[in-house]
This record gives sequence, C-alpha cells and structure tokens, in this order.
Amino acid sequence: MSVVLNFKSHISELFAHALREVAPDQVGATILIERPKQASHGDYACNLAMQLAKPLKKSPRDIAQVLINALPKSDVIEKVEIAGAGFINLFITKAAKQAIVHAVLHAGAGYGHLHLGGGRKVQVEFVSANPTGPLHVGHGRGAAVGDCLCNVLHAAGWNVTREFYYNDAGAQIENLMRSVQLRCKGVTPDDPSWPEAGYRGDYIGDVARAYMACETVEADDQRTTGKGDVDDVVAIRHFAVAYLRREQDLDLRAFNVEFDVFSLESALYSEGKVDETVSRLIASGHTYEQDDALWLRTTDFGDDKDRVMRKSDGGYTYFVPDVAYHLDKWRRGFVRVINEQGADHHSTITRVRAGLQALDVGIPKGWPDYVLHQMVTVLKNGEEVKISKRAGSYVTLRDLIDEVGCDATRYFLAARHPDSQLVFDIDLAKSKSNDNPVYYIQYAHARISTVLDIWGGERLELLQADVGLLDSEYETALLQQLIDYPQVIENAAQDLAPHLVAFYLKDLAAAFHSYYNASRFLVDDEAVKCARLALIAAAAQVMNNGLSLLGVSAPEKM
RNA sequence: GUGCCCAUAGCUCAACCGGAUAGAGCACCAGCCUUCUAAGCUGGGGGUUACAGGUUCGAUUCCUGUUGGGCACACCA
Repeated sequence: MSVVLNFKSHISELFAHALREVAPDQVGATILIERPKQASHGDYACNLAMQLAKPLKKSPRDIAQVLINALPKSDVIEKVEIAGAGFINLFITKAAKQAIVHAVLHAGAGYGHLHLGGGRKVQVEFVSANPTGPLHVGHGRGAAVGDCLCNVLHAAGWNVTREFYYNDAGAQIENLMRSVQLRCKGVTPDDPSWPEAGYRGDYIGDVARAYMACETVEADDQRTTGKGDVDDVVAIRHFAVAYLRREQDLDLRAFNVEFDVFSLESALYSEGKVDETVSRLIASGHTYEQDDALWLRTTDFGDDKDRVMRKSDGGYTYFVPDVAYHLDKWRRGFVRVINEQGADHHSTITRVRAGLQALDVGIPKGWPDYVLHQMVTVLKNGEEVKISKRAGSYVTLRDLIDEVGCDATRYFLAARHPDSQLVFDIDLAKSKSNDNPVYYIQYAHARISTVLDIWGGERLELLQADVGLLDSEYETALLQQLIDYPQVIENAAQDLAPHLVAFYLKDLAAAFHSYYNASRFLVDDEAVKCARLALIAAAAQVMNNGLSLLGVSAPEKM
C-alpha cells in the first residue's frame, strides 16, 4: 500500500476528479476538505455537494451520491457517508493512519517540512528596535513571533532571511547622544535642567561611564572605543549606538534569536539610496513643494493626507529612508517581504506602500506584507508592572528572561494571536504546575524520553514495529495528532500565525498524557511493546519538531 | 473627530478562511499513585459567541450600525 502523508490533499484530488466527471462546467468550484469536530462525522468531510446544489439545481444529497459514485478508488478510505444537509464524510482506514508512525520515524526532524514555498526567497524583518535602550517586552513579542514565523516559513519550504533594521540616524539618536553627554558631565535625570525628551534610564549612566572609561565594545563586527571626551559629539554618538547595539544583541542571543542581516538607516544615506529615492519620487511627478517643504502626494495611493518628505529645515522625515530601505529590499530580490512590527507603527504601512507605488518600479500594490502585534502588559502578583530598574519607564525583555527563563518567555509571547493584546503573567509563566502550558508540553517529551531510556533498546528496532497493533482509542487519537502536524505548519505559514503551533503542541501533549495514563508501554509482549514505543517515539519527534519552531527546548528530563 | 486592532464559560484563550452538538486550561466539585515522572489522568456543572440588523441552505466567522477596550493620527522616529 502506498503511504499517503497528506490525507487532505489526497482527498481533495479525489474530489477534483469526481467533479470533472460529474459537473465539468463546475470545475471552478473550490473543494474544501475539513476535519469535522465530531468523530462520528468521520475523519474528513467535504461540502462540495452543498456548493453545487444551486448551480446544478439538484438536492445536495443527490449530488453527494453522484459525487461519491464518481470518486476514484483509494485504499486509504474505509467508507464514505452522506450526512446532514449533504456533507460527505470520509473515514480513513486504520492501516493508513498507523502508517504515520513509520513516516515520522523515517522523516525525523524533517517531518512536517513542506514545499509550499518552493525555495522562494522571503525576507522577514522584525524587532528593528532603535539603538536607544534595552529591548522591551514589545520587542520581545516581536522577536518571539518573528523568529517563530521564520521557522514556520522555513519548514513550509521558503528560503528565509531574517533582518533587523535599525535607525541609527535622526532625532532620537541626537537625543541619545545628548543624554549620554549630560551624564558624562555629571548631570542626572532628576536635575531640573534635564531635557524633557531626554532618556532617563539607568543604562544611560552605564553608557556614559563606559565612554569616559574608554571601554571598547564590539557590535556588528566593529570595535568601538570610547574617547572619554565629553565634547566630541560624534564620538559619543558612535559609542552610544555601538554600546546599545551590543546590549540588544546580547538580549537577542539570550532569547535564542539570530539575524542574517542588519541594515542601518545611516547606510541608506551614506550610500546615496535616500537621495536616489527622492530623485525618483520627484521624477515620478507625485511630489510638490509647499511651505518650504517637499511633499509626497500619498493621497494618490490611499493615504488620508499627503506627507512631508523634506522638512523646511532640509532634513528628511522618517518615512523617506523607510521607502528607500524597502526599495532596497525589493532590489535584493525579495518578491516577498514580511514586516513584523508593533501595532503602534501601523500608520507607516500606508505611507511606505504609497511611497513604493509612487516610485513606479513595478512593486505590487500590497507589498510588503505586515504582521502587527498588539501591546503587551506585564502582570506580577496580580498587578501591572510598568517599570524596570535598568530602563526606567518600561519592562525589559531581559527582565522576563531572567525571571521566568527563555523557554517560557518565548512560549508565552508567541502563543497568542498577534492581533490580540497580550497579558504576560509572570507568576503563571514561572509556575511549575499544570496551568503552565510550557511545562505541560515539555513534561510530555521528558516522559517519553524516560520510557525510551528505561527500555534501552536501539531506535532502529522501532522501525520494524508492527504498527497494526496500535488500535486503542488513545492510540488512534495520538496517531491523528501526528497526522495533523503538517497541516498545522501549512496553516501557520499561510496565515502568518505561529501561535497555531503552540496550540497544536498542547493538543499533542494532551493526547500523549491521556495515553500515558491509560496504557503501559513497557509490557511483556515484545510486539506490542515495540509498536507502542514506536508510536511514542514518533510523538516525541513531532514534539521536538514543533518545539524547535517555537524556539523552546525539548528536555529529556525534568 | 478619523483610521487600524480587539470583544467567545467567572478568569486566560482556541475554533483549520461560511459548516454539523462552539472547544481547552485555570478556578469549583468528585475520583485515580506498592506500576514507565501525579509538573499527569478521568468524570461533573458552567455559553443568547458584547448588542441590533443584514447577506444564505447554514454566521463566532462576511457586511452595516451601536457600545466597550487598546493603538495611531507632526515639517517625531
């Protein structure tokens, strides 16, 4: 019997065939195969007959019967039923389900890898914090969601580039430099002369101390040494950015997030890309001068008002280098770009897209894609935490990692739909109890590791297992979970929704825990033992694969 | 005032792009360890999917409006 790995697409093909036969003029109909919520409705269901009822002017149940008669033979299908208003319910044979065990064990870490992306390039830009302070919780959410999204896209067959863009030019850097300079001179934020917009966190003092002590920091493949000269604003600026870039890098490393490319706003200026973009926009005819400023008519492209490009003081507004940056991405061959950002930046989307359209260089209208995550609030002892010692006005990512660990932080920040506001409950994330989903999943993995350890046999033996012995309701449920995994990857990649992986893993762990409590694995009957161990080894493999997408470890012991 | 996001069990959240009886966990109640990890499992109660309309065979899902919460609305970034 041939092994079918993706029942959904297999069944979909069967129906496509039947549709061509039964209603050749309706081949445009979308064939949707779904998993019914109720087991009595089969393993998969198709609603095609109901869709066709109107155009064919026949009752759905009649059409369903005709479709079923035209379905090609398939040895993975046990039976087909018509139910309800005209649903076609399909039942998969036990043997086909059981075969998943060997499929998983053979594929190993590759199980769940798909070819949806076809090796095409996609760039995901995320975090992109300004180098003006430690990363905060919001950046943490961006890092967790973005990194997990990259992993999911990679698993789905995309060639992923992770990119971090940092604004090392512009007003906020001047502000940073001035704040550090003041600290160098001994002025502190509680001084009345401290600028309203100045940065007040303790870390500014650290930067100042390091600069005055002529320390050397390494960041972005460069070594920068403090000059100790309080009047050299260029040196202070350079050092402060390098110092904070290094600090952010360390935070990211502690969070197990790595980037392939760092892009600098300042480079867009020094390489002439900003000027070129401005020239192109002027040439495009979408700009005009007014009040000593240069404007882009973004209203031509759906914005609610036009935007200033060049201020009356001669400087460019933020969105100009942003457009230049995205033009650069396009030219680097990224036909697909996804920007993961905090929702507080959503207003830039229209502007950037408008700017790119105005360039008229063939960039598609909706390019690039965006994933916006909503705000994070941090809770401890039932109360909102708003400050940290180091940063002052916000909770840092480092605080969370130090307090609850990398695994739990990543899990909680990635396990929610990005569109929903997130409450990060520190007490929950720290709790080593069954209300903590991270431990729940990891515990399942550790239990399997222990059982396999006690067994002590060679993994290769499991490949010989007679999986036909896996027949209980618990085993069937677990088999079904393993079968569903690739579909989860597909959905997560398509919807840019990495949280689906987190929910899936909870379900997978639940199916295993139930099985564990209901059955013994290390039984006397060699064949049964082997079959059961093969199944849980496969489950552990999928847990491993899924957890690695989340960037969460899969411990052998707990 | 305008735009974007959200609203589902007491709490935290799901629901496979419109499907069949809306699901988990926590909390509450009642059970399960001389057995491979009880950080686990089994059972129970708990819902007008914020509200009001609309679209159709069928709506938590799509459309309109209302209410409530968040975010953004600079010649800031």
